[in-house]
Amino acid sequence: MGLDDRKLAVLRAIVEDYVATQEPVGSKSLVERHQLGVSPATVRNDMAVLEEEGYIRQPHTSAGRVPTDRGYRLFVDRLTRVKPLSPAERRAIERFLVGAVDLDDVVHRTVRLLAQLTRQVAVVQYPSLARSSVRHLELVPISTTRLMFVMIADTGRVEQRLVELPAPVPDDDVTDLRRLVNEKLVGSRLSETPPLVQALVEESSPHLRPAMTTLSTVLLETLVERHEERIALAGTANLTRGGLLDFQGSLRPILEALEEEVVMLKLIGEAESTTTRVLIGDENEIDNLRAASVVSTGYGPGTTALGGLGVLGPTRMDYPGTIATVRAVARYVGELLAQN
Amino acid sequence: MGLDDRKLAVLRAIVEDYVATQEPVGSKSLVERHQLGVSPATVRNDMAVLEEEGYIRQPHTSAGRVPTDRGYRLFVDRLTRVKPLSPAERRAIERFLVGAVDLDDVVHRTVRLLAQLTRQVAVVQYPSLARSSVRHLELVPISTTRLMFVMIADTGRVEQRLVELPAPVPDDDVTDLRRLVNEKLVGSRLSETPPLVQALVEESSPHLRPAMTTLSTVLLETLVERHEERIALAGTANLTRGGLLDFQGSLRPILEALEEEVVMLKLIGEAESTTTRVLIGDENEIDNLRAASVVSTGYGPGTTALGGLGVLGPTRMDYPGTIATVRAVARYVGELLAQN
DNA sequence: ACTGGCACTCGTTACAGTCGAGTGCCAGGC
DNA sequence: GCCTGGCACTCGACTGTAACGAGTGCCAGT
Repeated sequence: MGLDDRKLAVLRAIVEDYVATQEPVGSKSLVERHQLGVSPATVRNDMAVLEEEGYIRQPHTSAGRVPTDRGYRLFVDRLTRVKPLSPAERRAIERFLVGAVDLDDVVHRTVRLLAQLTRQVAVVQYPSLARSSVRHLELVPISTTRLMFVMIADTGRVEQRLVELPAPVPDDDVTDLRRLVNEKLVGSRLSETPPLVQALVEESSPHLRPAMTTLSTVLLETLVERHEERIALAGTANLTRGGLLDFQGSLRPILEALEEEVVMLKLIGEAESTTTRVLIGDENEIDNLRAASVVSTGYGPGTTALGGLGVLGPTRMDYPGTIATVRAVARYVGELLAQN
Repeated sequence: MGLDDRKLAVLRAIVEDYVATQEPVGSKSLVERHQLGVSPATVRNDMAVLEEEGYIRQPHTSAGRVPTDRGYRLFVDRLTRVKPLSPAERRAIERFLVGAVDLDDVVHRTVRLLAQLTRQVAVVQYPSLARSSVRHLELVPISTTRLMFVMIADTGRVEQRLVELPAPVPDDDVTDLRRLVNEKLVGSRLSETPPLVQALVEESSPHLRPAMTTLSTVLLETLVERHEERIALAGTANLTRGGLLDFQGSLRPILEALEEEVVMLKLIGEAESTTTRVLIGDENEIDNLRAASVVSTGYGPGTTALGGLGVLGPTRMDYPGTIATVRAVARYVGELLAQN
């Protein structure tokens, strides 16, 4: 357990070198590149201890050391020095995000920006519907038995759904339905709507009842239960950087996981606040991602998160830089959305 | 030049075997697996001719033959026997597509289905806006100087955009704007709207003029010029099948191309009718995709295409099967959309 | 507690040799 | 004239051996 300062410094040096060179690092090259003030032999002793404690390991007997997931964890928790963004990066962020015309645009620009800056796969969740409130509901008759139902949320999200009515409904009734629904629901958070919707059905006059019942079912189904959450992806090509050494040779499991919206949401969308989370290799609950690390955070106005965003890359990743970038981008996006 | 029937049969056999085994095929194994009725030596002579004509090649001197892009082309053009879908596949298609609740749902299900059936990367274009007509336009006031503008097309597509007004506009005026815009534009094809929009501005009463001008700009910008077209992707994990032999070792260029919507649209979205197109390796204009083949087709009611869909895979691909699947899926989707 | 020295490990590289799938060509047969 | 069996040849894949060297663990000395 006794990890004195020098041993920690050695671990840090190993992580930094390995991340930079992608090659197991030996005692000699370590003392050459870092001013540790001791000889290789001493470093070797420290390494032996670090290995015993499970922070580093040797790929083969006669090779240098490589950090383990546990080693990265210690590095991230205790050895990371904050790395401020370069002015160039700040400028890139601003330039990239100004001029976004709507939510879709903001999300797409953000995810591309994040992928570009971190050179990793970026994931951005659309502002969570559950945490949005209703700004307006619109019902557009498509035919006498079909309605297009459109909801606009205060976060700028627009969701629509086709509603198949049980019986023809005249236009006047649609107007009534629209008024009723808006009166009752506008302003309320989507997570709080179910009882309100229930009340709507019960209070509606008999001739509107069947239509309202169908409408409410669809409403609850679409907006509250089902694919209420959406995400955007970018930078999958970055997975191929660093040859095939990262991700133990196969991109397949990673690509599979990336295609599962549910999985990705679980990964980056759980944050309730704007705290940054780092999941390293094994710590990940998703089997397919055991060889990857994820840096994620919530974004939103202030410290309440509207949604999550983050990046996914090899465990061998520049954690300080990535963390800084993810945070900065999240802050900018939060501000941008607050303006709407 | 002189390619008699047997030589063609040899080429077909080579393509089929190579696609199945992913290994260069030699004369001996060829006569074993196919009833060609001649000896290996004869086949070798035919092969020499085929190679001279550029239809096949040898990876190394002492290896079997592999089809060239040109060979695949000949195979697709003249040697493909129609491969009917298996009942299981038909069932899969139907089961997968019933129960789709709206356009988004249809597109997502389709793209996943296509990826699953062909075991390749699938791309589906949303019904082209240019070929849709306006069903309804909605203006929702967000603040006095901001409108959310929502367009519903007859294909089920819903597009929205935030409009920043030059000066505050009272609710009554918004109602007027909504009525005017709908009166003029509903029913017309989006590709034909520019002059109509122009007329709208010119005919509108003075106090509505500034708002209408802004609105029209945004309208034209969003719906006609810019990212009017959208696509959905699925099955990128399938790129990793067949080891790293396909795509000459690196997925990077492929993944990069897949992320560029513009590129993908060019690839599958150009079809005006429901003809099937096959692009093999080199024939592809996009450099990044020189090692890939694309099978695409238009889909829509009848033979007019609303949009395109297709799959992308290695040149070493089961063309007959893929073509059959792509066509079948396109037909089903076309029918499904026609019902709406 | 650190250091220099030393023997040891083991993956990498180079080289030689064998094996065998596959070829091209040629002489002979239907 | 076209097809076939036979044969010599090519060349990548695989195997075994040897030299190399980066890196280690350990120990005696300061």
